[in-house]
Amino acid sequence: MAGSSTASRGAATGTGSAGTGAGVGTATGRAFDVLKHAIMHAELGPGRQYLETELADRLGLSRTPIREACIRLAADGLVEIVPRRGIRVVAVAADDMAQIYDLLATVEGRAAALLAERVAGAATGGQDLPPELAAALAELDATVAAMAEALDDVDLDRWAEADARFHRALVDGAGNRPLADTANRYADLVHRARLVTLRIRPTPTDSVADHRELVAVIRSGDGQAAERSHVDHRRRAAATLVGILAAFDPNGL
Amino acid sequence: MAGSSTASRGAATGTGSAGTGAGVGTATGRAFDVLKHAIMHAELGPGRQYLETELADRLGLSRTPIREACIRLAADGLVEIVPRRGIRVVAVAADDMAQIYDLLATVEGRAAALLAERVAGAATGGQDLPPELAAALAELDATVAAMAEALDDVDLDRWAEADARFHRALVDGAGNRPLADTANRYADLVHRARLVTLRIRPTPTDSVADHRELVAVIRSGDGQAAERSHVDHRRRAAATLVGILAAFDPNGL
DNA sequence: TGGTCGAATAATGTATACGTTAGTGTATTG
DNA sequence: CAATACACTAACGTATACATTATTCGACCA
Repeated sequence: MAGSSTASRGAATGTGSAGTGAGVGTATGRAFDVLKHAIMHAELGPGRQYLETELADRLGLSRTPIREACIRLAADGLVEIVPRRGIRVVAVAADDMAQIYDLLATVEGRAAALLAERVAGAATGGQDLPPELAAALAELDATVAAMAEALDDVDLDRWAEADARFHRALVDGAGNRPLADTANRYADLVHRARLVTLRIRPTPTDSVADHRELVAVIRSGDGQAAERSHVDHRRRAAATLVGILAAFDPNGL
Repeated sequence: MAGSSTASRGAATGTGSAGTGAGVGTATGRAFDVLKHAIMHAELGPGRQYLETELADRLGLSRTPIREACIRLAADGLVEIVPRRGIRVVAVAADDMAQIYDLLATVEGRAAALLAERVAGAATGGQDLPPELAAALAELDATVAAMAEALDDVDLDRWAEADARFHRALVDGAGNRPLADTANRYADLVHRARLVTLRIRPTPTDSVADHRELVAVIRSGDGQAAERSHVDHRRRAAATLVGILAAFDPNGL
């Protein structure tokens, strides 16, 4: 998602959607970060419910910052606030993840197209790309390299991190903030799902090739091709992932 | 956007994204609705800033529900909370609207494809469509008819309302909640922008034909065609709209 | 005369207190 | 024995009080 802490930043604020962003000094911000982290690492079980007082005690805060943090978490779709039953950590079913994957494929596909078009547009004019664009492409290269390296080391966590960075670089590079916000909003849920799929289908070996190819197509400036390429890959991968998730936990993640 | 009131519902809650939804009984919910309405109707000027106390006094409430409502408004991107300066109503520049239009074209295009595929899938199996699908198609028909009728009466407001209903029916009918939430999240900003464009380019006469055609293609079950059709129309319309917006207010809406 | 340091001010962030209400458990009755 | 009604508990929603801190205004110094 977008905002990070200060109980301030809206979905469309900030560079895109930092993980820990600014405003860390405030209790609401800390509560948000801590709770989110806990949800991500399944320290707060999916489907479980926690009373405001309970969370407040656990974090050593009063209910106020807890409430505010939870409103933001709810806006990000991570929890649901049920008036008398407490804060419920949303359980994401395999079906939900399938829908999210579909949306992300679409959105990221458009991002790829936009990025490619920006590259093409810049290439037409002068010789050298604007620094912003060059940086985006460099980041894509770097993350692909990191993914390959992590796979060599059989370090799945590092691979996952690099993959996440790749996708963020992609959507941030498109130059469309709402689009980036949308993609990043669901990145957390995807990350949580990856915790499961990662261990079961260990080596997404061809994904490196896919990513590398996408970067090449983007560089070529062919927006349509970039979009097709990415959407195809993502949808294919999604089918596999959803299958794994459904098998792993029919109840929801 | 999604949520509606209770200070509870997250982005992914509720039927899709009601305007006034449930939980109206709570002060936070009322504050949210009132403030949102005020923002939409430009009673709270874009770019203007309002202190929490100010808004609290204006609504006859304490700061608490105001804060909570504002956090939700911020999550929806309608306001920005600046620590010492107050609640700033976001000013949407023409560029921003261009980006939003682009995102919406993409997302709604996918929705059209999904809906068409659902129709195709249902047609293959039995004879009659599932009631949910039939209702969605009926709603699309109804809204197109309403648009045409409103245009005949030269009632722009009614046309705008019907158009909004059409797009909601479209994304809600795709059967992908995150996708619908994403589209609906930006519907408000689009609506606000329409207030401007509507008066300047009075009769979007061919838009009715566009919409009607889209529904026909969806009925035919051709997902790819539906997506192409919708994306084309939206992107074309977006160019016009953005031009108008830029001319109307270079500072932002 | 301009700039910087400092103190007053005011708005926020957080805690807490209070009223309302929903949920629960028990007792009573059919 | 089951169902319903009532009372009790406790969690939430809201208001308010307090502490913290940024901002602003003014005075003093260079």
